[in-house]
Amino acid sequence: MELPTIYDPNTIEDKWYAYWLENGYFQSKPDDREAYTVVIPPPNVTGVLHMGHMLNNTIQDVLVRRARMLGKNACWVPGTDHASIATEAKVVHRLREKGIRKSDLTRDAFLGHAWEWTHEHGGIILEQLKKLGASCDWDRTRFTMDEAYYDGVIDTFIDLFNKGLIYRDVRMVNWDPVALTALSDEEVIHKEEHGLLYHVRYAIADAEDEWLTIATTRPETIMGDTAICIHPEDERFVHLHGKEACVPLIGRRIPIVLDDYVDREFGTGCLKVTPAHDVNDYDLGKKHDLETIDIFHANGTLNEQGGSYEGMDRFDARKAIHKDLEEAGFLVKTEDYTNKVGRSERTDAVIEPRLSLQWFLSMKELAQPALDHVMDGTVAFHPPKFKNSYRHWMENVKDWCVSRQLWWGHRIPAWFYGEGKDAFVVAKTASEALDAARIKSGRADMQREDIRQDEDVMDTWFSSWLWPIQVFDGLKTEEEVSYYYPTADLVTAPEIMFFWVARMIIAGYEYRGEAPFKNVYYTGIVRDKQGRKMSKSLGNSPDPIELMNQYGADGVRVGMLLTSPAGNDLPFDEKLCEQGRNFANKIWNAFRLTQSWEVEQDAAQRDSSAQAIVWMQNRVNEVLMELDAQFAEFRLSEALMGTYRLVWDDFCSWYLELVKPAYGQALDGKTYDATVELFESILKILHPFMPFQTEEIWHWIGDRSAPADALCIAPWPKVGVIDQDLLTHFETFKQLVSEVRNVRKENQIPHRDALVLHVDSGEGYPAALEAALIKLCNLSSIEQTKEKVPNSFGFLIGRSSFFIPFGDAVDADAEKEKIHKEIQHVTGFLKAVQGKLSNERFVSNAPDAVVVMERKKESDALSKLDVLNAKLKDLG
RNA sequence: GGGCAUUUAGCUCAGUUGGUUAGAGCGCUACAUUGACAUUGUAGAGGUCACAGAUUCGAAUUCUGUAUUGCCCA
Repeated sequence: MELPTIYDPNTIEDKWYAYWLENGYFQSKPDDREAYTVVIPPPNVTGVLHMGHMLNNTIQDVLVRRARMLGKNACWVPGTDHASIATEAKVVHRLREKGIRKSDLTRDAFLGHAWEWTHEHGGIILEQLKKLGASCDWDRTRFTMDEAYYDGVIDTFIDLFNKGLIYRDVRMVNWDPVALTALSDEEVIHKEEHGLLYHVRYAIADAEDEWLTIATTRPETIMGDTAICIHPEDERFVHLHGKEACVPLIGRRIPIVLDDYVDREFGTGCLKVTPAHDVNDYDLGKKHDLETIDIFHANGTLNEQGGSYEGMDRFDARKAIHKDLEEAGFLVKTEDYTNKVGRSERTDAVIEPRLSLQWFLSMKELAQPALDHVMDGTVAFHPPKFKNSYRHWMENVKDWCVSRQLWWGHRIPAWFYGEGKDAFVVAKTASEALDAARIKSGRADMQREDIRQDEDVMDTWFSSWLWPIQVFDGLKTEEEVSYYYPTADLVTAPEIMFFWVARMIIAGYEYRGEAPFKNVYYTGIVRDKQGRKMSKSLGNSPDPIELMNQYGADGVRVGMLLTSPAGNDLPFDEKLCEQGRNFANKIWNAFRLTQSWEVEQDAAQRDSSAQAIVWMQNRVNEVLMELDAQFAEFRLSEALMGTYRLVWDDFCSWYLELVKPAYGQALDGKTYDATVELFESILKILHPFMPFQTEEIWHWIGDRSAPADALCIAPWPKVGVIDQDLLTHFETFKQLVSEVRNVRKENQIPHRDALVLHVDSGEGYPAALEAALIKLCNLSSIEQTKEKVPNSFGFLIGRSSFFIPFGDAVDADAEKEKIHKEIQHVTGFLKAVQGKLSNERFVSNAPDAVVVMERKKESDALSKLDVLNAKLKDLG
């Protein structure tokens, strides 16, 4: 057997993933075991894996693999989201490249193209998840537009409508005048842009040469003005209460209304109100019962309400009106101004707030249980700080606009039979709709062609809010949902806490009567070294697939997890993957070392080996216990770091060095078996983090040819009894070894020259580890002494003194220098302690235990100083 | 503008109810290297815990204010 010195992940990762799939380890069926369910946050069906997915899914895989080893029935459900806007935009773009416009196609023809695109690109991302090792039950893969899923979404809409919670109303949407569709808030990018603030004066009606001046960034909308608003307590404008003003250029009379919404400090303190073209103005309009005048066409040109500007583009109209206002003496001044402008993510067009009829879900009542049960911890947030913003959002929850002017998605099951606002019915099929419409309208002769279905689809989130239920067909059958629901942990980004997490909790209570998951782990945002969010447009995101090719999937997994405490951003650096790869290499070489040993089954075990084994077993137990606590709190990077140090420091640097036979010598069978056993425990602990490599070594280290022997389904190690004293002694032992190494190094005594160590042992001296000490320090003997040994290097650890007699050459000055330095350190320490102890208020107020501790510190330091001073004297 | 966070070593972060002269990983520096591993080993340096007050015998930790950076909402 030839094992390469460098671990090469590429040759083995695909092999093991195929093996896992072939043996169905990731498949889950309901049984007697406790279920551990995770539903994947479904990525966009046509998306490709980016670093955010890499992080998110690595975390899920770690949790799922650990649960599987803990004996739970682990079920990780994968799937994709139809992502209505993003996908439709991509399809429209592709059609345009072929010279086809969406408006030239029928709905069915367009959907044909969309499905074609979905089948072509859909699922790429799922294949990529396999590369990182994701242990999903692939037989359960779901898509939000699958027939059964689609059905459930439609049923939900109808159900909520029948409950009186869905209604139709006018609302201001983010309108993209280029794409001719409404956009959701998250598709609008707000950026600061330079513009002008126009100060325009309006004449007061029925008064002579009396004016008020407003400040606006959008003079082109003055044709839509239907009021002026001032602050009710603004003393500058008391005389205007109850009056009217005239719109410049056209002279139309509008009321002056009072509202404390107005910011008195901003501009002139007077606000023009254009209810049709600004969200805040719209609210003011509703509040004060103002007229709404829409002056734009859908494409952003002015309509017949725009008077002489009719047909002009909104930005041309702005210039024209600027000129006209100036010429007519209405423009007081302009000033440079920077404000936030919303632009469409897709077309970069400036968003126009626009009024339109939309479908809404009434939220207040639905949200209550979802709010209560997060606040009382039924659903636990990790980290809990996110509860604050969750509460804030839920307490002020607004009705949810669930319609989108798109074709790709779940079509709204509403059917119109006339022009009136209420001339519609909600029904699953055309024939049901026709029946209902005949009744509602009283027109028994109504025909199929007299009704037409709403063209719009639902917001994507209106399907994904059912995800934890619908992946188990839970709206229709109890068969699986009653076993797997509620799921255990949800791992997602805080950005979608409102869009998705909150709404899933709402749907969970509405349709299952309980929350969809017990824990929500919020990951951070992956950023580059400069702290910028990774994005395609910036081109600062490495391709996870390439990273995995370079560093191995295990290496990248470790790299990502090393620096990602829950809820904190993750400043990504390729160096981290390098660290992960180096770790994998370290493990590989530890394995190679054990394989290189010649084992003599019946040889006597060295005392040092026996000591090392007991200690290492205790360390493993200690880490296992820590891991339980860390996983319970989702402190994954700490869990990984603890494991990392267990392997690198404890196992490789201390344990293996202690048991390693001298060159050319054999190892006894007892130690070898114990080492293999320890190695196997370590592989189990590592497996959730580094599944591929651990599975590989697991199969080398023992005969695991039967499918039932795979590591990924091996039982998690049980925590044994922990001997705390032993662990403490070993820490002292480590210090001791370190001191001896220092003496060797500072005096250039090579390791091969054996030394004699004299010990004046005190409390805490690790006598039981002497054999280990002899081995690691290459001592010829350890001599007990009660006096200081002349002509020797010395050091103190705890209450024990150690001496190593000089050899031939000694640098007395260097030794003195070292002792001086230590005396300085101890004196400083003593001063601080004595300062406390001489403070009467400390002695009388502090708890006894603390005072006793301080006294002990004092006496330790004093005796240490005695020894050091004596040594100094000794050196002359 | 409102709300919520953040600030500890060069970098990324721990630091549980106040009680060792504040820890880890990476990086850095020096030295080492025929026998697992240079994707390595041994050792070392490095911090006024953002700032200013307050409470306390005692504050990185609690309180107040200021600054900083970031997120969410408007």
